[in-house]
Amino acid sequence: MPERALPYRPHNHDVCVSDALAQARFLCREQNARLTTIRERVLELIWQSHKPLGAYDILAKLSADGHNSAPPTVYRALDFLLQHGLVHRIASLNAFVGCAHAGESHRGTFLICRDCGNVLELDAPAVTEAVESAARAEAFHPDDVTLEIAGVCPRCRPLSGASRHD
Amino acid sequence: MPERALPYRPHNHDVCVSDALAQARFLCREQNARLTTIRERVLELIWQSHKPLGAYDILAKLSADGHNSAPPTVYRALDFLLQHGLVHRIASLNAFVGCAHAGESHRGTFLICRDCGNVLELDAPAVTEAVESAARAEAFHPDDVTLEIAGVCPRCRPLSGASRHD
DNA sequence: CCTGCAAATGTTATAATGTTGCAAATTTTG
DNA sequence: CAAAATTTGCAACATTATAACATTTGCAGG
Repeated sequence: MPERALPYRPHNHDVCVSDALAQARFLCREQNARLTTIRERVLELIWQSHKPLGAYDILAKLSADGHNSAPPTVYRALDFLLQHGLVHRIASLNAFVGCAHAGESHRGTFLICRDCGNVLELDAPAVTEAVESAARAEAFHPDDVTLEIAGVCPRCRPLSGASRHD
Repeated sequence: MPERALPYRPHNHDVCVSDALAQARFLCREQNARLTTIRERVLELIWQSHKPLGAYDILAKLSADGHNSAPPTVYRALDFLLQHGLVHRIASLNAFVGCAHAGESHRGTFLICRDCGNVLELDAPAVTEAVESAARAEAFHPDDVTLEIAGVCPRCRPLSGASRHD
């Protein structure tokens, strides 16, 4: 498993995209899931940055491709990608980001920068453990955890509102 | 500070409502905030159960009161109640619940039962600590944490889908 | 009291997000 | 190849949320 770049550190982002697509193709083949043209294109669009993309943003980009689409096209592709753990939905933003840990079973924990908009998906076993332990203490059986931390990322912190880092 | 009932245990729910309203009146007086008729009514409607209520559900109930309202009325009341820490928004449901810890500064952690729909607001310092520590490890400065745990509550667990507990 | 300001509410319209249902096309399977 | 299943196209619609501007209400100072 290769090292992942931090979204808010400079990095060659093309590598993120090509890694994500390669990984997606691999996982879909493995699971006999059909990563069709549209689905792959939606995944690629989502990975074009580390900023969550709204369904209608994706729709607009598909249309810009010359592709003839309507909301259900996008939502269906997103459902597929969500089901196969290739993207995550950010409930607090009604938007979608590429999954940084596709193939590993995990619960997403997201750091969302208010300033630059980038999202970092954490792998935080201590948090997961604390959450599960708290649920257990109430005899509650969790299926699905939404954990989204909005704030300011280290790159935006010192300047805090002075400028925007895309 | 009185003990709070667990939403999914039988309890005299009128006490929840009257406690919440009394607490709200107290806090608003203290902060020179105007808990107007509409705002108080919206808070009361939200507290009518431990199930999150959508903005348009609230709107419908206001209309049923004979009250003549439109979406902005509800959203403005909700903004007020959110700002004063009297309700929480559940992002994963686009809905609102009464705050079980009004007046205490806290980050809401919610256990949401898929079956009965009730929501329990946890006070889970260990979780909060783990979340902050994980953010710190990334030099991230959190302002706002969305933590919503969907699953099955103890009352619905053993029967799991057999029946619904309202 | 009343006047004038600020806060709250009313009203209309519209934006943004997400879903349903059915038909056509494509892919898989026997 | 033909039948079945999956995917996509398409039109309409449902739900959630906000913008802009007019009107009313509550309240402080003259």
